[in-house]
Amino acid sequence: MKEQKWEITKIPTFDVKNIFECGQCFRWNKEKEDSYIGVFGTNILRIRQEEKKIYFEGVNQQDKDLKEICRYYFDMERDYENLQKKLKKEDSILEKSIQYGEGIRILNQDLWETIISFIISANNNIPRIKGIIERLSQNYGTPIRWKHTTYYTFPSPEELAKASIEDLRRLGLGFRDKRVYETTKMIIEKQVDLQKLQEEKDFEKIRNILLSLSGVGDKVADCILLFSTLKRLEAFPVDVWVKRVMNELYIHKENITNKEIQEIAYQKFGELRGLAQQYLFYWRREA
DNA sequence: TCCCAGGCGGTAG
DNA sequence: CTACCGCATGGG
Repeated sequence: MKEQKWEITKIPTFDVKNIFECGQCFRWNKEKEDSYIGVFGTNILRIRQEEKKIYFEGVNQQDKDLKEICRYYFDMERDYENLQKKLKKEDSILEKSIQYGEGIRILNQDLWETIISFIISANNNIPRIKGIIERLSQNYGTPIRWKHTTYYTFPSPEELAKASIEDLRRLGLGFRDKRVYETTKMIIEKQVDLQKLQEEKDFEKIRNILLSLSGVGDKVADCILLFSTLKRLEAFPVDVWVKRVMNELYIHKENITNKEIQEIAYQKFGELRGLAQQYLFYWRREA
């Protein structure tokens, strides 16, 4: 157990609130004003943002360099300022949503955790999704004590495999219980090998493998591609909110198919459409 | 009481 | 290929 503390001077493309509130993650919670705490991997991290400084403080369960882990997790190598410029240039309608979501960074979240989390997200709302994932972690994850509080890691495939369908139902997963159970089994038995999936380059190939998992359809597959370490900014998840905002801004029709939305997203936003999607989703849902 | 939520799987046409 | 339906649960 290694504790670390550091700070960075605020950069224009890092906003703590927008990163954690834009709907890409489920295990970060507001602690106080401008302070968030979360669990990812075997790390506990607290982040506080003041005027010109961002303070990091946390522990890693193994003896790894938390600062280095965060560099990757927060996608710090990517130049978001430049990406924003490109998006604005391609389409000016996006501008206000980019301004609203200023400082969003797309996290590199654990692939396994992202798969299960977004299977749970199906026909569900964000507060309830967070509650379910928290209960899964408390019941099947590993406890970590830090500063007089116990936190729980997201369960590994082996840990989660201990849960029966009935156990999952009792934790409130509803009809998603069977899907989580089956997908866990498929991953443990390596019908889908996450290690190999991570190394695969071909977008459609990765996507088709994800689609073979129980509970993973088009939308969930795109969320996994975008929000996990697979990190494909060309994945464009279409949920009810994105459908709504795309129709209002670009289409103006009674019945739009997801296919049409995908086509227009490609035309308007190109290879960065996944990032555009996140600004639009956040803006439409909150503002 | 009804509607909705970061949809999916199954079935029918 | 597209169109619809059932599915658990909690909040507004």
